[in-house]
Amino acid sequence: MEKEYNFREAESRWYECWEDSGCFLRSENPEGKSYTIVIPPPNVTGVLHMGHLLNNTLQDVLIRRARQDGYCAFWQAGTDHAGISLQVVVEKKLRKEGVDPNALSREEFLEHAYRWRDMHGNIILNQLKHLGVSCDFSKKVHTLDAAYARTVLTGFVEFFRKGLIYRGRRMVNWCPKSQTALSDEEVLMQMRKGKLYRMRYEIVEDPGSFIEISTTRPETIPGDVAVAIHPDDPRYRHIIGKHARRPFPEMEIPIIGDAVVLRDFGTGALKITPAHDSVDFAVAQRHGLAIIDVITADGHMNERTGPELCGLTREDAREKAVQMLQERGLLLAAEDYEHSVGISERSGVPIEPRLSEQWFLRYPCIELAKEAVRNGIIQFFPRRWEKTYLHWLDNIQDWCISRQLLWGHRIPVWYRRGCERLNPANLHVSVEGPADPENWEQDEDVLDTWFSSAFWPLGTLGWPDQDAMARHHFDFFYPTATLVTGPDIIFFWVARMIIMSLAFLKGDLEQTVPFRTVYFTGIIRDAQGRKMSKSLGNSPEPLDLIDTYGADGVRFGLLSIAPEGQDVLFDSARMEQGRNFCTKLWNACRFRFLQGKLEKAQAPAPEHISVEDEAILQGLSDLTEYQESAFRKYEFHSAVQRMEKFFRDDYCDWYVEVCKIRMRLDESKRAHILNFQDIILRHYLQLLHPFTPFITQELWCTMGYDDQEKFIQNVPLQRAEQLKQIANISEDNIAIVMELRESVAAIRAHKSSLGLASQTQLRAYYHSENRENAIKKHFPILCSLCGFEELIATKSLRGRPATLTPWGTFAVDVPNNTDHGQERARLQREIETLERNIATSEAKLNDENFLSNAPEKVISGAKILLGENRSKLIKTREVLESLRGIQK
RNA sequence: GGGCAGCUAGCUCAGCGGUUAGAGCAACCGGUUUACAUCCGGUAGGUCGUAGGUUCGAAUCCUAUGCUGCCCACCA
Repeated sequence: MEKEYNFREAESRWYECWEDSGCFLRSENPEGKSYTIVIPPPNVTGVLHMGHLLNNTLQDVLIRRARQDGYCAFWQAGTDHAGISLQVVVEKKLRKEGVDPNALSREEFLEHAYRWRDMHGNIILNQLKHLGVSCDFSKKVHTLDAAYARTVLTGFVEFFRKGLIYRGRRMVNWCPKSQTALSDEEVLMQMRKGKLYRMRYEIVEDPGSFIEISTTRPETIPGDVAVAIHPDDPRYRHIIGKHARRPFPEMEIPIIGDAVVLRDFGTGALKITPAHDSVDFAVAQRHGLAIIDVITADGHMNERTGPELCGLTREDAREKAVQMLQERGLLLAAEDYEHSVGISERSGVPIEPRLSEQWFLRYPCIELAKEAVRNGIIQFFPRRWEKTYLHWLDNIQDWCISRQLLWGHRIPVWYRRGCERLNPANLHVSVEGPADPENWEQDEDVLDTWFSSAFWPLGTLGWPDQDAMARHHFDFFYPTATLVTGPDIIFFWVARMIIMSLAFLKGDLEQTVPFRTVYFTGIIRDAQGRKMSKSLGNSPEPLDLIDTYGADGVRFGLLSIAPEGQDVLFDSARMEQGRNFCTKLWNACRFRFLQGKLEKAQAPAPEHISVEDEAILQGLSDLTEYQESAFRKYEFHSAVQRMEKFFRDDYCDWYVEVCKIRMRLDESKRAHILNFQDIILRHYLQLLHPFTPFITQELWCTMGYDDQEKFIQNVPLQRAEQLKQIANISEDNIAIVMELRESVAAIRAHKSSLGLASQTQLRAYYHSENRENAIKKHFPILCSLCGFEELIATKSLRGRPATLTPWGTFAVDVPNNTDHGQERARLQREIETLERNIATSEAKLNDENFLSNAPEKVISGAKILLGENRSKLIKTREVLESLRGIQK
């Protein structure tokens, strides 16, 4: 066994071996129970970032543990075609090469896009492999695969046939940069600084009198078709029905009354621009007003705006319009104003509400989708996201699913060539397309990428093709067990997957939901709590981290700082801690390894089991039980911390140290002692395996625990109850070990406060009232761990610096010139604390109210404590008193 | 405007009605008995955001309130 663990070498070696041996392939034992996870398909345009690291570590932890627990585990791999982002990437690349993407035909552009995808599409999955992810890559699905595309198109066609998908000319969120419609979810509301302009329009019927209007968008004046005021507003009521003079292009527009107008905002009068504002659009519909579109698809003013504005960008037009108002004496004020503006999530520019012809989905199964979560058929961790989810469903609007892009699933709708598209008789909707394609032309648009991802758990398992579903064992692997994702896509993805699945599968909710549990991770932030972003440059390179700390170290570190659903403040010190822990594990195993070869693992005979063995077994069993509950509650962060604490404090620093002494004392017990160490280590490696798969696999083999099964992930994990069967654990013995540990700790602290290292060899004295036997029995261990070259029982410890332990008072023989100042101060503090606590207890026990109201258990607990503290106080005073006789 | 989190040791967090509020990191003191200095032993450090209330008892429950972050929302 090497002195140092070479994680780089071991990790690449084992990953290759796992893949070659088919370790990650789903198993299909029809007798078994399934445990399925679908990977949130990373964008083919994406590069590995910290979020992927956390997300995929968690999934890997779950799936590996599921294998250990005997499930037929299946982790579906795949990638997303990434709609708009891929198109942007390819367009950029083409421009760089001097090709104008707009000059290309659809087919030419798609050819470039497919080529780009084929070259770069698997990069991110390959990067993930460095983390140790155990997905079944042989079943990899890409959202544009032919089979998956059939899933998506079938969904569309079915919805269309049910009348849930319809085409309509409606107000949509238009992104002038990427020139496509967006769903409401793709629009981010951001506070932007701007100006609120107050201006006045002359009232046509009353020349010389004006109505004052507030607006943030004077450039849309040419699109105004009315001025609206609240019908009950006494200031304006009388002018309803009259007309205002729109300044440019000059036109008389009606003054109307509508209750949407807020009387106390601005001037209480609202200009109505139906083509560029959804509220205004609704007003126009109600009042039968014309709609004047004044902004082009790419965000410029069109010819209807008049010669001064036509051709300007929205931003330039605003300035120009303000100037024009000023020139006409119509601008009254321009106040600084901060208001929220819709921003395109992808391109970062303000979206333009725009009237256009789009495809919409009227969401089905909304009530069912709510019920599934409300009734716990789908469980959210942390639970609080339920509210967010339900609130969204309560306020859900139809989904604009068409995108004016080339890259994606083309909408499976054909129009009869040369005929009126609006006439339903001229429509063909099907997955295969019309039988006489020469007479038809297909809709130009593609589907929103999220529309296709919504089918992920269905499509990856072959739905709706019966043969494919049989091949993929749909009935066995569906529903999936756990979805691990971020709460930022709860609407984009999680809710929509639920809706699609419920809409298309028949049966009980338990069978039709896409997953039984959703675990929402937090967002990884930098040490200052800022989001990680390219522009800030605060995001570490994941592959560098893996190279520095090892995949195991990174995984362990990430898990230890990722509490359930809370944001994670990234700190590379944690990765370092993870790596150090792996080193510690290596060294501890190496120590065992150097003691001699593993004998065939055997059940230990009762007479060979020491109290320390019992105690460590109890600790391991407790740890196992804790892990079981941590996995149920998705509390990996404390699970990992407990794993480390047990190993360092209980196993290495206590148990192994005791074992060393025991082996030194009695060479004949050596084999039994080592055998027990193997029992502990073997189980511990298994318990740790989901978190740090590489090093545990490596040690599994190195230590020779692979005699039955080479791959640790396939070895059934014993439960806490089974572990306890190994030895007859007595509570008394556990208590003795506890006392021994506490005594050693107290003596070491005592020595330390005398300025002595814990291993400095000294003569020591003790006085014990009722633990003589225990001390005698553990004499060598006690002496060795405390650094006593001699330990002498005595009646009086007077004149020697002493300390209290559960086993009695211990005094060390120190040189005459030892400084006891520190020790005296320590004892003094101890006495003060005890006095304070005794006073508190006494007050409590003298309180009638406490005695009559508190439960018996609490009262007796308080009495016991008081008694203990009183006797401790007496002894501590004695110890301090004994020091008074000493000079220094 | 509505909602959801968080506020506990210098930092990151645990504890969510019952003894004297814990851990890791950082700090400080001390340590090479051959598994490990990527380590070991020890020490110090907190009126639990603020103010009220309920209770024998509150970090924990209730009511206000202050910051911090996030989500939703058609005030132009």
